[in-house]
Amino acid sequence: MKKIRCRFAPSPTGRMHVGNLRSALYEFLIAKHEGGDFIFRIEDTDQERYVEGATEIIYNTLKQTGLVYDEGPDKDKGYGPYVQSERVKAGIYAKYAKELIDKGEAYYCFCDKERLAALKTEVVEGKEISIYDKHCLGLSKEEVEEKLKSGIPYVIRQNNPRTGTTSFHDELYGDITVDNSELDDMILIKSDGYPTYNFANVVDDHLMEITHVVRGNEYLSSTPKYNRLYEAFGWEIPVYIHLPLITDEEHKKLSKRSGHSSFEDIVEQGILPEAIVNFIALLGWSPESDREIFSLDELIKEFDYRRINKSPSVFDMNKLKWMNGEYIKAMDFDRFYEMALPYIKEAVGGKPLDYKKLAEMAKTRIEVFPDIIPLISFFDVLPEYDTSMYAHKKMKTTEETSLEVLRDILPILEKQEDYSNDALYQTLLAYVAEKGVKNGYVMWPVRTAVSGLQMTPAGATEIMEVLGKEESLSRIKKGIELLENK
RNA sequence: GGCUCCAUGGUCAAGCGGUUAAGACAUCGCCCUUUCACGGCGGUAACACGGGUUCGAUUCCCGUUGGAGUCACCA
Repeated sequence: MKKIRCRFAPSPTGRMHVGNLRSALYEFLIAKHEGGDFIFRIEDTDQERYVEGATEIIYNTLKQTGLVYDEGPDKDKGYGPYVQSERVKAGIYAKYAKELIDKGEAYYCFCDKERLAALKTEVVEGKEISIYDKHCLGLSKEEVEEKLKSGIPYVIRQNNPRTGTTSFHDELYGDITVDNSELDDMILIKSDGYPTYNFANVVDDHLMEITHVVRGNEYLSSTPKYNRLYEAFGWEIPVYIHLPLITDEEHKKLSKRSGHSSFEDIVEQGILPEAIVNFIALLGWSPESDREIFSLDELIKEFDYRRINKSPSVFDMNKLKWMNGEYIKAMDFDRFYEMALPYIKEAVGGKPLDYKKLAEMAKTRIEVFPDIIPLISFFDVLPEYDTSMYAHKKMKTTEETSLEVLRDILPILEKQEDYSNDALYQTLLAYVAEKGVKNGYVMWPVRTAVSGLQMTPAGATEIMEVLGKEESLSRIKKGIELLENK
């Protein structure tokens, strides 16, 4: 059997869209699952949309996600160049376009914008719809020669039949047939001499011997036109695998305004690359088991493209965050500490506290790194709080009992020298035993006083340990004061 | 609007003629707990509708409805 070759062919227009990243991931997995090759090609044929630095973003994203390519612009295995603008310079597309013209499968078109605009017949949802009328196909050889000679701008169009049907087979969607009347004479070569995606993609996929064309569902309706290109050249048609769309909460194609449409957006929200990979692998695909956490290597082992779903899936940030939390919990502490440190420092305003302890507290309680900030910033500044917080039904505390406890405990804590968690805990427990009450009856008011919060990432004594004696006592005194003056 | 695709809980998603219709996120309750979180246990919640085919349809076929994609000198 022939070795599988899949390509990822993004165009450098900005950040890496998650739909795109998922295509890359699936292409990678399909190839690697069968021991095939993953090829990286850059489709920069639109000079208008080219964004400076976008190529670097793509390289970076592939690197961060671990999608290592076997061939690419910097790894030529004999199929290069792997950048389409360089292939334009090499005259590759012009040559093949000429071949189609000679075969009568394509033709020069000299129609200008005005004539094309006049063709637009219908306006649906703000979109103008037109189908080219093959006007220039009627030009005689001499007329074409003359126009070319006089330098009139032209494009090269595919010559599609208007009758009959065209079919293609997709591994997931099965056989799809469309009327040829639906097939527009799409432009192959633009007036600037660059090929369109429609043409360059087919030519390069063939030249690079791509066996499986994996791409988003949005290409489903134009695939018949691509197939006609393969047929016109007499080239072998690749295996098609069209992927279901990823949508936003509104079930629309994921767009910038969702706030999490690109890999970079999501990383900025404090999500780990490996969690993103894991999550999008499961968007539209499921393994045989009901396992959900997978490393990239494990995905390679498990990935059977026949298990890809056909229906679109909503990108659920909620679940991604949960998954990220799982990755954080499973993470090696040192790595977590390193990644969390900037957030910890920001949270406590750079105050010299025990950052390691704070990191420990945060590790099992956050889903994304920025969660750290609201979680521990009370260590820096005691929040304003209402004394009603001292009353807790389950702890059987009221504002009165809390005041009493805090007054009792203050002198004891003032005498205490050892402010380690264990020592403090023992001290408070002794008081609990002496009073014959439940732990919470004492812990609750103390924790409230030193944190000013309903919930904290640590217990009363752990908080005091981090705060230190002076700050702890000051906060307890403040609590007593608030309760006395209410 | 034409064409194409899709249709299991709020979301991801298993199922591929006979099941008490898995599992996960979210949500709710209980337990654990020095509050919260983690963890454990449990609950609520789904086969869009109508026709066929079949002894039997979530599963196969047709239609309806709904949703999406596409209709560029963008990819």
